[in-house]
Amino acid sequence: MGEFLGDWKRTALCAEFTKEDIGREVTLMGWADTRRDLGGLVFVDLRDRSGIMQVVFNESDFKGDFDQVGSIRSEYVLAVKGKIVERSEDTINPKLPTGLIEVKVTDLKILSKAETPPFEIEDCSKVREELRLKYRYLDLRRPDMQKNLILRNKIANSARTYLSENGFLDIETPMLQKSTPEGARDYLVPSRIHPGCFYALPQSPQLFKQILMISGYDRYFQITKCFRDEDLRADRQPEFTQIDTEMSFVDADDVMTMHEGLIQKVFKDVMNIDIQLPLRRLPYQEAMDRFGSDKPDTRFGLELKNVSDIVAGSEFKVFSSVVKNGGSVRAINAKGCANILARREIDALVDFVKIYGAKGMAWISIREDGLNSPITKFMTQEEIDAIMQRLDGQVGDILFFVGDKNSVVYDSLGALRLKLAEKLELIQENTWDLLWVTEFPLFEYSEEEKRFMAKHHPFTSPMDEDVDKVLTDKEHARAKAYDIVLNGNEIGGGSIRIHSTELQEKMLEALGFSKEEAWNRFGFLLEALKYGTPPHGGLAYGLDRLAMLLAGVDSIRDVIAFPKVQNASCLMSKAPDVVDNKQLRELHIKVDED
RNA sequence: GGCCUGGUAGUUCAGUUGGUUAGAACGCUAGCCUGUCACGCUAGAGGUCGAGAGUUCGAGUCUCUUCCAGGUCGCCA
Repeated sequence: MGEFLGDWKRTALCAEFTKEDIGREVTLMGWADTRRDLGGLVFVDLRDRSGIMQVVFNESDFKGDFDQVGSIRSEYVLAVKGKIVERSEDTINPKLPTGLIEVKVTDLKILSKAETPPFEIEDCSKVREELRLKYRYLDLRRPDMQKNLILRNKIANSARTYLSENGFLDIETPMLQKSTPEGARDYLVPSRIHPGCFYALPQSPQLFKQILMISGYDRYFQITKCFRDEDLRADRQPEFTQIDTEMSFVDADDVMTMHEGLIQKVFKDVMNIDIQLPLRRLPYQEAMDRFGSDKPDTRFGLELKNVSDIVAGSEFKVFSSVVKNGGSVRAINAKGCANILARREIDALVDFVKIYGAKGMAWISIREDGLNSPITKFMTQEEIDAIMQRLDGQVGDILFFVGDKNSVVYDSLGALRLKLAEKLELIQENTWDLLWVTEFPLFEYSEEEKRFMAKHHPFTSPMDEDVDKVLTDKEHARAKAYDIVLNGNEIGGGSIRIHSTELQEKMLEALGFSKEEAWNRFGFLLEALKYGTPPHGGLAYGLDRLAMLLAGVDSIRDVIAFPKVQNASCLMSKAPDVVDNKQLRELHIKVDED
């Protein structure tokens, strides 16, 4: 059993001491990191979240039983009393911020012993994630994880300060909500009191924050958990945190301007980086046409070019037929790649775009001795010349073409563009490419549902000039929706909301809800809208993604203390798990064993 | 649900064409060591090769099934 603290009080965190403290009698507490046992002289690196302090046990100075010092092992929790001393010149450790000093220990308490940990507690661990997550409490002791969570806290604090200073009120909204049919799958919570009824955990505080606007709270924010029961990714967890905001009496520009200030402050506070404002604004259609993505990484070129008009009448039927059927043929010029990419690698890229639904990918390699291509034999010289001109084809380039319906062309070439940039190392590290993507489509056609769905959500306002298209021209109706993009990642998104019952009803009608269904599902909002609703809109950031990017890590799991693994379970606590039959009976639930 | 990658000592990995007793580094244990900081030296322990089945005289290695983890497509208003 470990010793008790008694009247010992910690003076400060391990790495908070400096040369100024030389000569002070101090008490330190922390975990035994590495120890170097020279017999009558034992060095221990004492670690806590501030860093490391070397403490020295010298048999001649130590007051207690020196065998106790010899028994110290990794991750024992120690309390030491001693004096801060200056290290002699030849024993300074330049690698440690505290390397100029050390603690000459006179008294020791072993507050807690520890099993040998299943992996070493060290920076830049290469231990497989499965094990790290099972022993998350040990993984979280590692300096890089502590750094990540501290950085995350800084972001949240910075945002909270900014929003408070700008008059936003932090107001909580319910975790137990009504399930909504649109959007992601809900996590459901059974009601004990209402047999057969379920709450849903919020996918976002959307409706409640809109109602707060109706109630006159004008500016609202909340840093809160949201839940979506969908498959996981490196940047997607079933529960994640949003910095959620909403403002009244604003249009899209006002919201974006407010948030440019926020993002500028966060970058300054957290990274000490100055962001130049205003940020670029790229209409959705332009983003898709140039980059094949609604979250473009614009740190490099490789832009898409539309060659549909050139190949519309081509003998190459693959191309001419997609154009005839309303699709397009677009291309990327991989500058200077003719000699870099072997045929085998080109074939691999052709396979790569098939992941995104492309049935194939044509290419033209421009060499000194002419064109090498599987398709030029089907094309006229005029067509080839026009393509060369459109794509600025020079000797040494390879042109990649995808012809299909637009969504496939954008997805596959957008992905190819990123793949090429990675392969060619075109992306400069430590650059921060921030921009807005605006004028999103209001609707998106769902092949699965055979109907138009809301691209953002059903409460998003159409652009003023597109209000008439809500029922008549869904494909071309644009929304007052905007995403903020950082280095090719969507870090936030928002919109101006519909603030009239009539337009909201029209919108729900456009989405295929009967009036009855609409009122059944969203009646409380439709009703509330009638009682004096200010124009309002907002934006929500994905705090996890933002933290991931600023921390420079590849997965949001590295900025979340207790994340879930790919099958949505927690390896440490073993959630989810079966429950007692008694609990199920109380909830009126029978489990189908199949 | 589909595709791809991985699973060998506590950890990270190597393991050739299927062939003797499955190796290394770090960690761990014991001993020695008063200026280490990747301490050093000496000795030692430690393996259901993810699991199951199959092929074979013989399987870590080949085949099938399955479990786990990761990436990704679908999905994620």
